[in-house]
Amino acid sequence: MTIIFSKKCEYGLQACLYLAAINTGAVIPSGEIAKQLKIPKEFISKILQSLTTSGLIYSKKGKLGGFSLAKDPSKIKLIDIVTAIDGLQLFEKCVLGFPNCSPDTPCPVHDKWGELRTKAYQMLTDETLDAFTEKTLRKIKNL
Amino acid sequence: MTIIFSKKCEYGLQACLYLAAINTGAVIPSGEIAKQLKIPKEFISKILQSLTTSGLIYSKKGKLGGFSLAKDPSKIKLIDIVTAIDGLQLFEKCVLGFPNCSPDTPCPVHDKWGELRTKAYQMLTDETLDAFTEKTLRKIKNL
DNA sequence: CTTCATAAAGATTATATATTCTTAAAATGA
DNA sequence: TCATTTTAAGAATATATAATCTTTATGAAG
Ligand code: SF4
Ligand code: SF4
Repeated sequence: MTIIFSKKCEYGLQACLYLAAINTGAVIPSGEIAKQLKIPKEFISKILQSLTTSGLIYSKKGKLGGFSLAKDPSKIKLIDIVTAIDGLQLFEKCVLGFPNCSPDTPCPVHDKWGELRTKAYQMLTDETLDAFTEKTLRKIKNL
Repeated sequence: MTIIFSKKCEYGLQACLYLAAINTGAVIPSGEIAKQLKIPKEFISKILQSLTTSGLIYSKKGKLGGFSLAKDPSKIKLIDIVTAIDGLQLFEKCVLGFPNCSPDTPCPVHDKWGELRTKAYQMLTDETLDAFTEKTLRKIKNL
């Protein structure tokens, strides 16, 4: 079940964190990424393709081909990946599903939700991928 | 697109907030609830049926039938409705979609996400439905 | 007892998302 | 040049969620 981000987005984040963590400039074939993250090769391949279009990922076809980050990990934030895959609706829509979100007609949980939303946004914006290396490696090792 | 809660859950929350806000003990036909919230009658009807099974909603068949809260608004929390419809997975699973959530192998955003999750849980647990009356009525009037 | 409005129940359809499959194009190296 | 490995692209399938429809049971009122 989707929690906050779509599966696509979750896997996209995982793959980018992985690529940042191993920290080789080299391209990694989708099969290797899939094996490390224990997810289907075809699926992560498709997701990384779309991130290639967004300019976050570099891909190389053919033998010795694969995927790598298009920029240095210190230049990529989690929010960039979320934006590219799920978009920013999460930070624009009401938790209660009311339409016409505006401070004029606040929904019942407006104040508290607004604050949480801001913090969540910060969480995705504050740090760049290189800050997560250690935890990512430990997490992946224990999958 | 689903944001945090499923559509079912969003509408369930809206309907309960509405029933609490109008604050008549009387049963309200699904058609009236649907009209107020501007959502399909059949859908909200189905959702309220399931909340009836959960014991949050009272329903009465036949002419002059309809739905009402099964308890006093001051006895119902938002989390009760969320639990009944979507369950509590949101507060148990990892934002990044890694399996095996545990403090031993924290995912890269464990600390920050954990804090937000706690606050979100509190937001749904702190107050009872009667606290939202005013804002609910204003919101519904402007739909 | 009959009529009518309603919820209950469950089948059905529609839509979105997730996943897999197939074929083509590219790049490498023999 | 040719065989091989890989991504790209997009079709096809599966699954989950959302929404609607149909039928039945219920209960109130005439
Ligand atoms: S009132 Fe708050 S939670 Fe509701 S729609 Fe507006 S911003 Fe979102
Ligand atoms: S590390 Fe934190 S965010 Fe990740 S699964 Fe565990 S609790 Fe969830």
